[in-house]
Amino acid sequence: MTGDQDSIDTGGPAAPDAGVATDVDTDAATDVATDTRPAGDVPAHRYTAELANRIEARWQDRWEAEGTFRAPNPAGPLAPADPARVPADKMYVLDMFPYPSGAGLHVGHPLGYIGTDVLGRFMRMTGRNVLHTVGFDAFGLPAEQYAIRTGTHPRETTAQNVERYRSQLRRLGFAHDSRRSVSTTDPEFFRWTQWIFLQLFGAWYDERAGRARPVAELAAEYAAGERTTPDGRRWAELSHAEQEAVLAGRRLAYVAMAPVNWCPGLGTVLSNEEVTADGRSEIGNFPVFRRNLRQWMMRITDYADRLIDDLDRLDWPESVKAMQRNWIGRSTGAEIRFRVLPADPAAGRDDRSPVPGDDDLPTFTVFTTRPDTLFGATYAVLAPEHPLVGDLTADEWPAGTPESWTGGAPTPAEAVARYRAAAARKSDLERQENREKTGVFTGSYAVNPANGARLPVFIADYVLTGYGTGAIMAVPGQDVRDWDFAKVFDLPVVRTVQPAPGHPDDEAFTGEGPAINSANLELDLNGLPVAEAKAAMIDWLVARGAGRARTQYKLRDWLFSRQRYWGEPFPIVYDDEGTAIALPDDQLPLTLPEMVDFAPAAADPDDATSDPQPPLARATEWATVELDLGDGPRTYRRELNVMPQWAGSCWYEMRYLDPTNDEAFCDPVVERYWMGPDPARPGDPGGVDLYVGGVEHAVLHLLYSRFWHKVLYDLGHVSSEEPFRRLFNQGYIQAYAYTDDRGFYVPAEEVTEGTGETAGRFFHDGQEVHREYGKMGKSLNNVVTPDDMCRRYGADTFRMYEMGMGPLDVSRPWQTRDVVGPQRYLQRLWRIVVSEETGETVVSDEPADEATRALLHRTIDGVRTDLAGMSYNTAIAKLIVLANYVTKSAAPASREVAEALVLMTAPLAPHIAEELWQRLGHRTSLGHGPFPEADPALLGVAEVEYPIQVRGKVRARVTVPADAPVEAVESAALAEPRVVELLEGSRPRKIVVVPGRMVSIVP
RNA sequence: GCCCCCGUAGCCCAAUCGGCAGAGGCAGCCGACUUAAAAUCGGCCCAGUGUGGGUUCGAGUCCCACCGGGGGCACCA
Repeated sequence: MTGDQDSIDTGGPAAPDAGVATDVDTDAATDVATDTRPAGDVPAHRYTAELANRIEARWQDRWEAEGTFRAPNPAGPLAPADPARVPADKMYVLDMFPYPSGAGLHVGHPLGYIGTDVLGRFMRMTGRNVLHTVGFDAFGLPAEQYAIRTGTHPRETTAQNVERYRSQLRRLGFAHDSRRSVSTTDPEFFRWTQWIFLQLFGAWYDERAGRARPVAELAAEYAAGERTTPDGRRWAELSHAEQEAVLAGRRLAYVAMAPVNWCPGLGTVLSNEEVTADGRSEIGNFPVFRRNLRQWMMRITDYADRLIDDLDRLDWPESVKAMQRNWIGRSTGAEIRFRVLPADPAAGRDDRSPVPGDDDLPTFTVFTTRPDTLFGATYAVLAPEHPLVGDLTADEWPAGTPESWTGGAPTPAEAVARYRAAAARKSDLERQENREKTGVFTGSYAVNPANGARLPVFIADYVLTGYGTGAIMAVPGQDVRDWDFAKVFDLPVVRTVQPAPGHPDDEAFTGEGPAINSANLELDLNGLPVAEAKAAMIDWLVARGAGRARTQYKLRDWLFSRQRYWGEPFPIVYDDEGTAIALPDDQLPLTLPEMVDFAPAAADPDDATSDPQPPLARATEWATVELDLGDGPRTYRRELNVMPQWAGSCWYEMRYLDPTNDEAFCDPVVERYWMGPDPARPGDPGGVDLYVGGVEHAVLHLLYSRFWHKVLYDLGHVSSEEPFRRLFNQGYIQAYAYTDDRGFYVPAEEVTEGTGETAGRFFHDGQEVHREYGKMGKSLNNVVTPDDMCRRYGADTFRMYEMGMGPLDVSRPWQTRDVVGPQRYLQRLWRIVVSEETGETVVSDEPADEATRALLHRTIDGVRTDLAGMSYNTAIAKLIVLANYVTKSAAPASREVAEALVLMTAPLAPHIAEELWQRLGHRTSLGHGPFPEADPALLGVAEVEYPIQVRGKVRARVTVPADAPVEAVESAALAEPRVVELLEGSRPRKIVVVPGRMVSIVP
């Protein structure tokens, strides 16, 4: 900034407090001054975009220089000299970790950031210690894809993208504590990601204690004989490798051969959560194939119950809770063992009642959520891939086997082989699309343990190998799928729940009702409602040794390794026996090797048979390492996979708390202060006070980070049981796009709407174009960036616009032409304080008149409530009302009103507010308040006008003193001439008086 | 198919415990300022709440059914 010859005079005669104002003058004049006068005859001191930009840059610099928004910690390097002075009343607001993509930000991205900033600023102004910052989730696929595309090292592109994001975000004036900004790619950060991984690797879930414990304690329990080993041998009899294998079977982070999602197009495996319902990768939309591969897994399934149950303690949108419950998919029921009859029908044992435990015959176990319907089981089905299918396949078709059960094959073995081959060829998508019931009979029969009935055993692909036991008892009477199958194969139906009256005869009944047809010599369920029948059946099965209660989950363990380069290396090495060993703490962080070619081995996206090849395998120097892990120096192989993108975001919120700590990921004292449970709220799990982000992470990031947090809690590293106490999903900003006659997208910003005759039609370059609505993006040629908005209107106007468009959680269309609305408000606010002609401060020191003051205090009261409740759009409306009211009176605004307006606007439009606050004579930033307080005495009104309803319609009005008793209101209403007329002398049957609201009369 | 959310003025949105449907913004129209235009300022216009029932003295709000839009899940036994 140079020269002040054309400066705006900020002080002068109108300044009320010359002493302070003079001091402020120099500063403001120097910084705000410019030699670029607005064009034309716009008043010299109008609040234009140019002026806004100067003010904004100046205050951003000043906030940074003065560390205005540094939030003190109660301990450690970020604590003040006297930690006792840290306010007890704190608030931690958090935005979902941005992913610095190469495309930069568009106006949709900052919506949530502005929302948290406004709340944080408001809370800070009312005296709270507010922690708000932003860092970068910089590892992961998109960054790596981008780096590969541009041919530069991901470290470089990531650094560039982060810088771009930082500068874009800085222009928006967030009250962030910049000292706390971290990137997941910083070695100082991922050192702790690796450390936490080792915590999971070094822990197991003790189901007796209901929490994670160190693996060393598990080994000790095995050694002491307190726990039996899987094969029953004594611990000491196991070799070292065998012991390690047993421990690996319990570790929360473990390597296992598992069916995984292999995505050749990305060259890596993916977690279930990263695969879409139609079997493609969420990133890149490549085909995904099921493959059995050796991979790192996280035993998140051990936490399924707690992850579901603790949802009840969280202040989260119900939709997100529902999605998590659904994803975890807990269902309770029973496992029931079915005995298989001998294949030779001549053995004639099918009339024998089943006696558990006395057979050499195969058995299989089914999972059912409806054990109460066991008497209605008329056949059984195994998944085609079920391991027992071979044993169950009979040598020949039993006599009388219907033709339709055989699949046209001469023997069961051939029918089964054909069916299995066909099922294997089907993709998940094909299975999904075709719901026609198919299957073949195995030639074997099983026995219904409840009534001894002979049940044909089928294989069918409507039974999934991955869920439950991969086998079901089929109860067509109570299950729609079983009903459909039974109809195709002409199987019997036995209803065991009395259908509701009017229920069609040709449909399964899945509702509630009393049990029927459900009794044997020992057990009679008839008449019992479903829940009681279930319990009684389970008791009976347990007593007979034929089953037990069981809870089943859809949730699978979390596939944690990726065959990519740009991620955290695993702090793991392998010895000669192939045992995974944790790298000692002093070896952390383990950094990535420098590589020229970091791309994954290229694979044909459709080639299901290709194999993942981690890029790190090519770093041969790095891949082996000599270490002394206690047995002298030896050579070890490094793990060549890297962690998935989610690793860093599983815990970053805690690094913000204590970003410079090199002894722990976070000081427990600091964690307890910012995130600890609130003793005043029973059942409060602790966590971030407000977490704002898009709903797209409902079952990815939000589930994973809850899991990690709970492990850290179990191991005693944190005091909070949940990472995010309150979650808020902001809506999306969408945008119109316009196509011309050729179907090409024309630049949306250049499209104009017709007027008059052509109203409602849209034109570009004189040609009519067609409007569409969708996401904002390059392909639709409708991107608007925050940088554009800042340049054209200023950040404050942009912030006001985004917050004023509607509630934060509602998606809405972007309309650049609407941005002038908030700009006019800020110009009006500016004019209330500053003369556009002279630049002088023009407020008067006269007290406000009674009516103005009453409106002011009602506004303060409403704005406080609205801001605290994140109802920014209504807060803005109230501010506009007050500003318009003040503007309309010819006299200069009273200081008490002007200052309150400035302060109340500050959370929304902080730069202009700081500027005006300074021009009003205040030396210090308003970042820490004050915030206006409403005088309760001024909130009341003297008189109330009551509408009077007769027969539900407003017929008259009556004005009475606000404190008039109900009886007085009533008699005043009845005295109204119009009411008297309508009542025609008859006495009303009923009179309802709602104090302060209205009167309703029923004649 | 199942579950969740949402339908208020030309557009974005307000409306407390069920209590007078309208706070605010945009657009439009009129006027002021201007040689003119833009910007700015002042004023005006606009719906009976997706549809049909029900409960109630009274329904945008509660209940039922349907229509439309968005999202999630989808042979999970």
